[in-house]
Amino acid sequence: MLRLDKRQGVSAMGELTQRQEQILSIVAREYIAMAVPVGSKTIVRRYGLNLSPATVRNELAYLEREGYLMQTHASAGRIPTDKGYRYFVHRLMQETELPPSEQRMISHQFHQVQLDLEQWMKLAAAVLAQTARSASLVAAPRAPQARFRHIELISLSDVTALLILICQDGIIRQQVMPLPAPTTEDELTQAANHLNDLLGSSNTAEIRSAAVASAARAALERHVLDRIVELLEQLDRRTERDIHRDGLLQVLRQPEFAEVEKFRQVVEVLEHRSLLEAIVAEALWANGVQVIIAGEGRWDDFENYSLVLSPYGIRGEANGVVGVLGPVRMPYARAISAVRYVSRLLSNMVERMYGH
Amino acid sequence: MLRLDKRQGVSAMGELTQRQEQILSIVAREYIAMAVPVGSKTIVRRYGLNLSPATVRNELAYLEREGYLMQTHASAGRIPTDKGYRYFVHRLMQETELPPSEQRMISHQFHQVQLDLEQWMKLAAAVLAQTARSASLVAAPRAPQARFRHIELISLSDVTALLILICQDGIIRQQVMPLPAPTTEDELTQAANHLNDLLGSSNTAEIRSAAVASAARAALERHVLDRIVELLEQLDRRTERDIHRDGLLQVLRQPEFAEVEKFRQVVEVLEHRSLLEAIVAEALWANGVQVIIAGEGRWDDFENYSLVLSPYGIRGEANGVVGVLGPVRMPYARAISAVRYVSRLLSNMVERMYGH
DNA sequence: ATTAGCACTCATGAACAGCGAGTGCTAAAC
DNA sequence: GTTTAGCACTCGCTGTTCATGAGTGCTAAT
Repeated sequence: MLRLDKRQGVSAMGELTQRQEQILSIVAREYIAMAVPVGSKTIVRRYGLNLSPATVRNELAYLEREGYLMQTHASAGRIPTDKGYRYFVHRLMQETELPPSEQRMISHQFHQVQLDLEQWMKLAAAVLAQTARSASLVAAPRAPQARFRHIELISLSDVTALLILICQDGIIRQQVMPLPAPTTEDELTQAANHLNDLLGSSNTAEIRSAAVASAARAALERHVLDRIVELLEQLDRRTERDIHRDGLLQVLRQPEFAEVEKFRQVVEVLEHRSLLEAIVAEALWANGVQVIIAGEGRWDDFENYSLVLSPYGIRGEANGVVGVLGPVRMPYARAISAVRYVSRLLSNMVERMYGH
Repeated sequence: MLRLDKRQGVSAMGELTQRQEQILSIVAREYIAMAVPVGSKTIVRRYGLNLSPATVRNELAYLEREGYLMQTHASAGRIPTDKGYRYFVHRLMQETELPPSEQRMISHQFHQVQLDLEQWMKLAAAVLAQTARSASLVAAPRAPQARFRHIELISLSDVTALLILICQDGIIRQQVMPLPAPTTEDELTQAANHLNDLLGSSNTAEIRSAAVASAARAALERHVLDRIVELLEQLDRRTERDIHRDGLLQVLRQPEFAEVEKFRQVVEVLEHRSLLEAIVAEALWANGVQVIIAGEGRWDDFENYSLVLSPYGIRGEANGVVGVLGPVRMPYARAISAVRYVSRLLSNMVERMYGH
């Protein structure tokens, strides 16, 4: 459908008049808040426009022809289309920071918790769910390639030990390891010390290089080394990362999920690890907060949902993603500011942990 | 209501005749499988009883008077009451082991995964959800009191270090720690070694005892020691344990959750940490598999659900709980055998990890 | 003690009517 | 040319009625 005329108040090619923008904005905000299609009367009454409902109706009809609004049925009010939401979010909505009081509250909660990555992630998920009133997800920070930092060998019996591998990015793996021969605690400690000195902060390839391998003296050390390589490779291979989720109940409260079928879909999406991982992988490379409305045409599975995502951490060294997922009718302003704030907090945390 | 007469076939005081037991058992099994109230005709047709529907109706009426069955409405078939389920589960249902083929499959999955606690728990939750077709929960094994096993100090900068505390029961805590003064990596290693020697496998009280504290030589060591005590106390204080959940979708598939409201309740229960912790705390002391049907009158929040729980691990040293949660109309036979089998697997794992 | 027969109950689903919110269009007013 | 009052129209929602059928309890016969 073509634009029919050049009318006054149009700010640029292919756009809407100021009044149309105002009305679109009202419809979006009202519908986001109330979840009920909004009609011409509501618009003039509740927002004190100096216009008659009839005029508003004409504008609504225009916005509908242009694809910004739609009706659920012929005699209902209007609701935004995906295109309408996008116009609203990207051009009409003024981005705000979280109110200072809320910022203080959140920051306070984070400072009360010990500097433990797991706990921060859980807290971040909880805070986001609460603040944005949506489901939240927090993907753990991870280096693109695993790097050795430290191992620890603890004797369990004379033929088994607990191997603890700590990677540069803070990932810890613990594993019970059978030993090739009876071994004392001292021997274990010695082997661990030697390997720690030897391996510095190498990645898989470096460790595997013949030079390093040959320097491992005893059978025990070679055995442990094999195990380390195995673990690191496993870490490199896996595309998944730990993703913490929260706020399922928040989503369930939204009226769009009044039918079980709809709700089952959300649970399915949130439990579908590889799907989340794919979207996280993409969000990792964004600059700042990214809003994906109704899947943006590329993510079929998110057709009925919107995502607000932001990377955090140190790019290339240890970065992760935080975000929220909700229905397309989502409180974007709130969600965006919450996600931005929390991602900043987590970045600080990661920097303090690996920084300099 | 009183028992009216002594009839033939009663096996003991206050019980049902064999035929009544048979009918109760049929109703329970049929309703569990089909989720539809079962009537007299179905009973004789589908189970080939040598009786007329009218006779069965008399027995059904008797079972209803005695509180084992109920009707959803006057012209519907019967469904078991909570009392009926309890009688069925405890006295009529023969307990079976999981079929060997399924056992092999599960065991195989567990052996494919590295001996990592986290991963075993996740897998256990997934397997239970799958096998019992319910929601599952797996509470991490934990010692009743935290015991020091090992610390590790890794230099991050000259004034911050990463403190890694490993407890006797395998819990690992990592934490960024500011240092009182600039410190070299060697000094950190030395302090860690000394503390490791010093602390053996003491609990909080022992570490705190003046004798030990005074033996900490440098300011650095005292500083670290304070931090360790703090962490251990935190571990002792907390009543919660990590609880892995899975199988939300399985539950959602059950017809009892066709209304969102019902479903919202399940999510609420499953997200209500302290509630789960309370029930886990109790299940910890049970012997073998425990079945809680409709909350057993003591757990109001589980009025509409049944739980099948079993402790695992080594009592008093490191024990946890596995189980499933589903509607009262739950495939108990399947659930019980699955929970029993998985708890045995996890016990093996824990024993191998801390055993001897 | 069992069963055939029958009247009775009640959930379910379809068909239908009335209502009300909201629209589009036309013609008049600014 | 833009705005607005007026009005006919649409359609989802709610409540009512009615027929259907599964399943029961009771009584009288076996």
